[in-house]
Amino acid sequence: MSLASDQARPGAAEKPTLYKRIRLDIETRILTGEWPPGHRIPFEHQLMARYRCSRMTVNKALSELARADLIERRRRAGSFVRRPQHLSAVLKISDIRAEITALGRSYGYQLIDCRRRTATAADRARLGMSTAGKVIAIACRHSADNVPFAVEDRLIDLSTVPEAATADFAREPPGSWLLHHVPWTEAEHTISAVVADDRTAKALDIAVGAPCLVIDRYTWRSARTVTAVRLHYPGETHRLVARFKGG
Amino acid sequence: MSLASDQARPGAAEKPTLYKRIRLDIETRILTGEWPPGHRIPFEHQLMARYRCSRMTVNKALSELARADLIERRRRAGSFVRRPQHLSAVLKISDIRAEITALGRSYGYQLIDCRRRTATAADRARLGMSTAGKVIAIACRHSADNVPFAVEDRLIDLSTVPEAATADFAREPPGSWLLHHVPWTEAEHTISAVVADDRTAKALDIAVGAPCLVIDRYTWRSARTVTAVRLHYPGETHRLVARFKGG
DNA sequence: CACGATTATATGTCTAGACATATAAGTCAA
DNA sequence: TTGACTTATATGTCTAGACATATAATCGTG
Repeated sequence: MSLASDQARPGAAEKPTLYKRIRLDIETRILTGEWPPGHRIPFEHQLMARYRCSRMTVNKALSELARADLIERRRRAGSFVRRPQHLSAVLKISDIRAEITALGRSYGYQLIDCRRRTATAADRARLGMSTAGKVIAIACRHSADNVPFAVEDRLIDLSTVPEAATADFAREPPGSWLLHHVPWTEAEHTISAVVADDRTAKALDIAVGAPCLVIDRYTWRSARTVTAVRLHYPGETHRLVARFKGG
Repeated sequence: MSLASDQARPGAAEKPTLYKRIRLDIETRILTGEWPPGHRIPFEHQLMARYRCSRMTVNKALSELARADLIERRRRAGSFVRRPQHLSAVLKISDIRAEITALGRSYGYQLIDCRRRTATAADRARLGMSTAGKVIAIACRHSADNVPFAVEDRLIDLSTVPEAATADFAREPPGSWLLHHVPWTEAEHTISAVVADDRTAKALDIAVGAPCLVIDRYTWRSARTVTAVRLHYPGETHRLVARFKGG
């Protein structure tokens, strides 16, 4: 949840509602260090008096701050500024097509290979399938302004996503198709670095031995694996950026 | 904000409060796909009737779902399930010492170089300093079970953090010191991949040309840069893992 | 002094109302 | 048909109460 981002336009200067003002006041005091970690925030009834409002209004402001982990609330004891959180960033790993077009570059897509098959032992291991079943294996490439941007190596579990059998992955990238057709409940990313092997180097048009950023993503839908994908990015030109706020 | 994580222990089976039950009910329907993106959620007064409670209770549940971007609320129109978000992960990039000890490995730290100097042009560019000033430049290494884990190359702006002048970075890693002494309000991470140069290879005890994961982190405190740090991890052994839930 | 029982209190949740406000939908005139 | 005006309605915020509950602080006892 991103706090302090309710105001759409800074110039508007419209009066925020009272509970938002209370929340922002407290948030500001915490972020500037005026109220350091451990500091006890005024009790609800004190804030009621200060802002001349009912307890529910104060409570709403404090509840949201607590939900954002900026403060900790303890019955009978009061509300306290939390210690600075573990650095944690909201790393936005968007759909690649969206990412490229958002950069104002032209998106290109080439399907390298797409085959439907009964899951091999390796496929089953990768997808965590307990039983036999069909999968789709896809290799494809994304490019921005006709420059290779990433190569993708994906497996889709058809027993979880039978609709994928009818999708045309020559036209639409599998990531985009899945994003729009399959609700997902959980995912895991693993980011690592490797040097390009022969096949990857050729697909990305870089030298063998050049660094690559690798993202492995597994996506589940209520305990069933939807898809496993590995993306190679040319490491010297691509960057993952995570911007965030913290306490 | 992570939803659906209020229950501490599944075995406890204590009755959740009503608004949490409402929130969970709706969240479940969305995540299972029973209510697909675009679906209109029952109006507040309908939910009032279904759960036999007041509007404020329903409103609290829906407000939290809206704040978590699972639903979108529009006056007069109702509340709607939002399209699956762009994948976005909470990437926890902890303090390295905490990270290593959390893995149950022994943490080691070696200060390679630490010097205080008037900011050079390069320093000023890296920290975004507009005026002259003093900085601390630190090079150090973190290890886990006596195996090199990461090398760190850091710059601290002393005009933003004068207290850092008195810290003993031979004893305490600068990341840990800063985390505990300086409140920060914003940061930016950039993740990329490179191949190890001579100096990095030596420090990490890997081969020149081996892949490295690089994390650049800039930390600000209300528009003033606190510190800029670059971390090199051996790319084939280190992994950044981001696990998350989505809609 | 140590430890258990009691009490006071701040938060957690909830109610049954209220008015404000944005806007979808309907109405009517050009 | 189109545009401007009106209206109905769902959400947004707020109030002044209520009881529940966890727990810090106090008190009493051995």
